[in-house]
Amino acid sequence: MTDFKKMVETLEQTTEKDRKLTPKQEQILKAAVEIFAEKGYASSSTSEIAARANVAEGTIFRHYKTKKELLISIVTPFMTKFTLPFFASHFANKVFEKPPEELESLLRTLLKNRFEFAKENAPLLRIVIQEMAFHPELQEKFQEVFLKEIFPKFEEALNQLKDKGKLVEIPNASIIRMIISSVVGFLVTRFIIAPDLNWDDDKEIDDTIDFIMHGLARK
Amino acid sequence: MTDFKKMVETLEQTTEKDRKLTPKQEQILKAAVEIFAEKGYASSSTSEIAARANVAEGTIFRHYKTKKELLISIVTPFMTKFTLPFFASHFANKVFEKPPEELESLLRTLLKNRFEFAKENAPLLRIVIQEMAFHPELQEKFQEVFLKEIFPKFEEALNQLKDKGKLVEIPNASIIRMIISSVVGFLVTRFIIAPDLNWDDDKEIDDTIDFIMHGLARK
DNA sequence: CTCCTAAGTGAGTGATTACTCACTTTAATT
DNA sequence: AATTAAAGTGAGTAATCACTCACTTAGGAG
Repeated sequence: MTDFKKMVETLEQTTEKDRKLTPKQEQILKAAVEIFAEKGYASSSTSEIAARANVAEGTIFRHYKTKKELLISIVTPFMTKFTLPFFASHFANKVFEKPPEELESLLRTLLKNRFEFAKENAPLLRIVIQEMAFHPELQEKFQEVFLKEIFPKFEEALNQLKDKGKLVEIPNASIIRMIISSVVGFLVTRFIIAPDLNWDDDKEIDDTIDFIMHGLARK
Repeated sequence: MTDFKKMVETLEQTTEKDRKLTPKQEQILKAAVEIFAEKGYASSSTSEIAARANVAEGTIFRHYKTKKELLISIVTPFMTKFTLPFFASHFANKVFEKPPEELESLLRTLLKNRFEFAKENAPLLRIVIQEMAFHPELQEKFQEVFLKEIFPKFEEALNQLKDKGKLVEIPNASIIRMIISSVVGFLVTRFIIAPDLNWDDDKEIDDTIDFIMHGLARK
C-alpha cells in the first residue's frame, strides 16, 4: 500500500476495523449509537445494547475490549469525518486564502454542507456533545483535530481580514468563539433541543451567517 | 403568613426545605454538587457522595427519597434563582418597556449580573447543562420558567424594536436563539471548557454584546 | 474432507449499585 | 428527669453492572 493511500485511509478511518464489519458488528454499532444517544453513555448497559442488536452480550466484548472502547470507536470516526472538509486542500485554499469578499459565501457553503452531515448523523452529534465533558480521550481527539489543525488556519485567515480592515479588532479567540457559538447553537437547537419543529433550514442557515457577518464586520 | 410573603418565598425557594438545613444536609448538598459536576449524575454513586460529605449513606436517603430527588433539589433552585432577575418587575420594565436605545446597556448590565452569578455557581451551571438532556423533570422546569415566562416577554420587546425599524426582520425565535447561543457559548467556554485561561471578563462581555447588537441591527 | 482461525454464544462472576431498616443519638419540650 | 420526634447510622439486600471463559459454529485454505 502506498503511503498516500495509507494517509487517506487514516483520515477517513476506513482501515480494517471500519471497512470489513461483520453484520453483527454493524448491528452492535447501530444499537449502541441509538442507546448512547437516548440515555447517555453512563446510563447505557451493554446487556441492553446486545439485546437491541440481537446479539449475545459476549459478542460485544469479542470486538470491543471495553464499553468505553465501543464509545470511542463510535465517536472518533464521526469527529474526523465531520472535520474532513477543513483539511481538503482545495477547500482550505478557498476559505482561507481567497479574498475576504468570498468568505461569506464560503462559510455559507461550508455550513450548509456540514449541516447536511449533522442532519444525517444527529444521534452521533448528540453523543459527542453529551460525552465530551466526561471523557478525556474524546477531549484529546478534539484538541488534536480542532485546536491543532483548524484553529490555526482560521486564525491566519482572521488576521488577513483584520489587516484589510474588514473585521472587528477583538481577539481571534473571541471571534472564533462567537462563530462557533452561533453555529453550534443552531445545530444543537435544530437537532437536539427542538428537532420536531417545522424548520426552514436554508433560511435559518442564511440568517445565522448574516448574523455572524454583521456581528463581526468592522464598524 | 401573608400571601405576598408566600409568593416571594416560592420564588426564592426559601421554604422549609431550603431554609432550615441540617449541617449534615448542607454537607451532602455540597458534596453532591461537586461530584455531580465532576463525573455526571449517572456516574456518581451515593456512597461516594456520603463519603465526601462525611456522612453515613443512610443519611442521604433520610432527606432525599431517591438519588434523582437529590439532583432535582439541587438543580431547580439554581434555575429559578438564575432567572429571578427577569421576573423582578422593575427590571422587566426597564428591559422590556423602555425605549430601545437602552436595550444595549441593559442587556450589558443583565449579562454582567448573571455572569457573576454563573461565576459563583459554575459547578451548578455545569450540572444543569449536562443533565438537562437526560431528565424530563428538568426540561419541564426549564420550560415552565423560560418558555412560559421569559420567552413571551422577550418576544414582545423584540416586536416593539422591529416596529421601530431597529431590528432585523427575521423570526423572533431565531433572534432569541442567536442571543442565547452567544451568551451561553460565552458562559460555557468561560466556565466549562476553558475556565483556567486568563480571561478579561469585562471585555469579553462587552465584545459579546457588541457582536449581538451589530449582528441583529437593521441594515 | 481436514484444519484452523475468527466469530459468536450465554451462563457465570465478583464488584458495585441505590435503597432499606432496625437501631442509636441528639436536642428540644414538658 | 422523662418523653418524644427527628436526625443519623451502617450492616444488609436484591438487582444490575461490565466483563470472562469454556465452548460451539462458520467458512475459507490446503
